[in-house]
Amino acid sequence: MASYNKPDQTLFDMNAEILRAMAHPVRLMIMDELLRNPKCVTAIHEILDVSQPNISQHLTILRNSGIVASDRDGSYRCYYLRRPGLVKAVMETLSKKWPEADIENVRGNFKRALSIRLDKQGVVTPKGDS
Amino acid sequence: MASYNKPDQTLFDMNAEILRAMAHPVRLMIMDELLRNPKCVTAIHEILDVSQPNISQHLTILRNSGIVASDRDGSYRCYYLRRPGLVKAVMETLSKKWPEADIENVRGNFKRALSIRLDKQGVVTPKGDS
DNA sequence: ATAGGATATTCTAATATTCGAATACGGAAT
DNA sequence: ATTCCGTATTCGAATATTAGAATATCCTAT
Repeated sequence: MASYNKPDQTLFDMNAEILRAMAHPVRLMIMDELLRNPKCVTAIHEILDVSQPNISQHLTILRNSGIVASDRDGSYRCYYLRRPGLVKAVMETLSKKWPEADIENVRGNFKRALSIRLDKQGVVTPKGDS
Repeated sequence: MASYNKPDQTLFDMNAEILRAMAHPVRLMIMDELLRNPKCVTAIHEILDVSQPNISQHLTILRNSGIVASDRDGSYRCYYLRRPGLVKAVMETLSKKWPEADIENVRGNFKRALSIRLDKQGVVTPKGDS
């Protein structure tokens, strides 16, 4: 039961939790479908080639992490994205072609990175102390 | 050994793989640090409160999924983000405050979702066929 | 070659994820 | 009440992830 706004969690923990909930091909497919419009379980089950119980399990994971919510519609239960903007942004970000880092530029930063590391433990006291 | 451009993988599989690699608080912290500048393992180890072997393991995961790469710098090995833009975008997307879906609007789409589902299996033939 | 620091690997135990199978639940209509 | 349909839960086995401990490797300087 991981809700998505535990107040005492670090930002990294919370974000990791959301990412983990998203990090499955079937769940990505479900989110992709829900991005178009809300759907009941059977509709999702028919569109994707995944068993109904399995769909239900994945929906539970998405629900527990706050990504989807559901509402009754007669005898159906319709699922929808709670924050469609977030899901859309993540999926578009992933699909976008991102340029590789400029190796030369990166290499130029190595010394700085290294000095930062050395700064942290001081430059002196190579072995014996005092 | 999952490289990040297997040609016969679906987009969902590939994206899920990247998300899974990112979906850990320590790895998010590592990426956050590398976003500032490249760093060697020891620097990361000192900044985060995580054992060196564990840092190394997480770096291996990030490397295998194509998120980071490394280069020697003397006896150090400096890690850097291969596509900093991707990492930055994902992290900013996660941290942003996204509005909740408008429930009323969503509810209005339920019928459409349902009719789409019904369209798929036809309206006739309730039980016996032909 | 030896030593020492930086990084990687291996092993292991604990824990978590995944999925199929079977089943249970819940509402609507007969 | 029973049946049917849509959905959820439970169980179990296979597999994967995680982190610590111990150890190995690699580079550099002596």
